[in-house]
Amino acid sequence: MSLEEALVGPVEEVAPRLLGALLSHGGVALRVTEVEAYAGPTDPGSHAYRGPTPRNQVMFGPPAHLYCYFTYGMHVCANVVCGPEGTPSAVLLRAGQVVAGVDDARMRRDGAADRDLARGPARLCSALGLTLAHNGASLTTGEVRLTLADVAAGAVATGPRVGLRGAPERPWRFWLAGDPTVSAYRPAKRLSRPAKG
DNA sequence: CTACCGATATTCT
DNA sequence: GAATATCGGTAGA
Repeated sequence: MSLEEALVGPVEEVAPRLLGALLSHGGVALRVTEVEAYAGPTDPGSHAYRGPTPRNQVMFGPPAHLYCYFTYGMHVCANVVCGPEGTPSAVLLRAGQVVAGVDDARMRRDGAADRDLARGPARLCSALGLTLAHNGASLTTGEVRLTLADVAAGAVATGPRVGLRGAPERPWRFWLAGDPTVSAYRPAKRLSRPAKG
């Protein structure tokens, strides 16, 4: 089965298929250990919930491409666009275990501990060297590659997505149970404080 | 381990 | 102006 075929379907079914997959770029390869699913118009947590914008247009394109976006003023996060084309759904790559190019990853991550190299979506991009320049990049024909792998059915755990306050009840976060590279729990950001003076 | 806080661009109101 | 798919540093249990 081709990668494109594996990525077409309900995003909450596609997302766990990415666990265990190998993602490589810039001399670093990692095994995906944690993902989150984001659907289109029906999912308030998705960037595509309110329709296309310059930022999310890649989500509306063909599957097996990267959707990279800039967030919180300083971080890049990467998603795998899922199909079919025209249906905006994507899977956020939240964490991975570096399995090749560990020295390169450590350099990019300023000497972080091995298990922290890609423990979080922005850290994962940093470890791999992914930037906004990779937004829309193919995962089958370019320098960023994704190869699926089978994982035992019982190894997958699910729970609520991280960092969302709008759609907390969809348990669309998937990770490999017990893996030390899965990102730590963080509560949704507190309510805003008054403007500073 | 949990919790709080600041930095800071893009998007929406 | 306010919210946001975050992270690193610091504080406390």
